[in-house]
Amino acid sequence: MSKDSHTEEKIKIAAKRVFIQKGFSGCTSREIAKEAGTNVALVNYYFRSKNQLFVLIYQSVTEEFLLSMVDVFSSNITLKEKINKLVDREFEFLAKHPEIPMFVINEMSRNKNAGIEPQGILSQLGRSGIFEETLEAQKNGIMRKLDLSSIIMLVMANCQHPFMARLLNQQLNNLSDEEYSAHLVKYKEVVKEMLLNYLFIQKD
Amino acid sequence: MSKDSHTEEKIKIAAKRVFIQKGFSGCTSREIAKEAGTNVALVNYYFRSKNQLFVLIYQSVTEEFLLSMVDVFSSNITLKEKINKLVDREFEFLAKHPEIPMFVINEMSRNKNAGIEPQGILSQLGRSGIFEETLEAQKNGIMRKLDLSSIIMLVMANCQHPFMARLLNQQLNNLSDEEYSAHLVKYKEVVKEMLLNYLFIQKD
DNA sequence: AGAGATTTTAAACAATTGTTTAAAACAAAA
DNA sequence: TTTTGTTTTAAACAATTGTTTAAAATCTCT
Repeated sequence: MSKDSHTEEKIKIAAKRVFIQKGFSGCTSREIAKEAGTNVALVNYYFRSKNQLFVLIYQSVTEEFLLSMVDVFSSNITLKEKINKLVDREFEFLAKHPEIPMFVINEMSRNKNAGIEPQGILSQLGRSGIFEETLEAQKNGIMRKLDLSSIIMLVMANCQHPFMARLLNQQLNNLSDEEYSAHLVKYKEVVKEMLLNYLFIQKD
Repeated sequence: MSKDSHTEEKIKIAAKRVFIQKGFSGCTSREIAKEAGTNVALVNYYFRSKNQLFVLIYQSVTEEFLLSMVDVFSSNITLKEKINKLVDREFEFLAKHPEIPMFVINEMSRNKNAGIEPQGILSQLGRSGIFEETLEAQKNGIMRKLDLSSIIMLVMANCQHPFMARLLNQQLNNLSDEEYSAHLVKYKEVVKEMLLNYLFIQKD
């Protein structure tokens, strides 16, 4: 029992790493097996097929990715602090898992027809009350009148893109890995200042 | 002579479409051949190998992608108008070629070791004088003091991400293709307002 | 220790991959 | 028309793919 779940878990961990880095089409079952320290047959013994293993990984990663945002909305702080915290959380999450947005988006488009969709997030977002809270803040003149989808898109773009386009940005601005990581720390504050300035009405 | 370049061109066009949509690992030589209305042998007859054809496409697409930004900087308008125009151009370009950023970034990371890099862009950016113009505007108190790399990143993130993460955004906000396209038209103005408000000091 | 189940291994499978070959079809020039 | 070079086709190649098989090894439980 300890041995079996050991191997199964090793394969899952290896598959997650390899799938995220190279995508479904960019890797082979044997590569995953080797990364897990086993052979191909065991991959299919535990997960039936490359595709079934992929779906398992994809769903958990997508959920992890989306939930890392949503739970901020449920905390008991002001809307402005929520946006602030959301940016912090996103940068923190993406510093640890920088390839996840590209992975999720790539595989979403590869499976355009098939329906491996995360269902719970939209309803969870609804239940958080963020919708009503935004409308309230806009009615009170605290927040700029903007649909929630635009707000979400602004936050996601400014948080995710620096990690998604890391190589492109490094090349365009001639930055080493270390320089870019250091740059991101300051850049996060830029993003915060810009977003909060724009989204919320300053009263002086 | 008219027949040969006809077939060669058909293959190039098909390859560009297929590579951009599915990536190098996501498609086969035979798929490209079929898309071009020919057979596999002709693909290698004209381009020697799948990889050589890919490099050809990748380089031209990357150049097209990067040059679509740079040339705005050379025009004879104020810096604020340049940013404004840049956002317009980017949204226009990306509306026509929404998959190009993902393609370029994906293949950049797949070829991390190999060096298929666009050289001319950095020097062209230098020659445009945008560097000095930015410093000047910042010295004059017109523009917020921010390194050029952060400015470029802000513009790219807010322009590219809406197209790169289209499927994700649609699902998160429950929008159809048409609704999302319509949303982008208004969203562009949001991006412009936010960027210009943040980057330039308002004097009233 | 031994029966019964589970896990691991090595080998094989058919299908698909990128690439090459050799002959056919075609075009251009004499 | 015949010759020469180019383009196209169909078939084959070896390597790699996802997947399966069947035997070996290991574990579980009495």
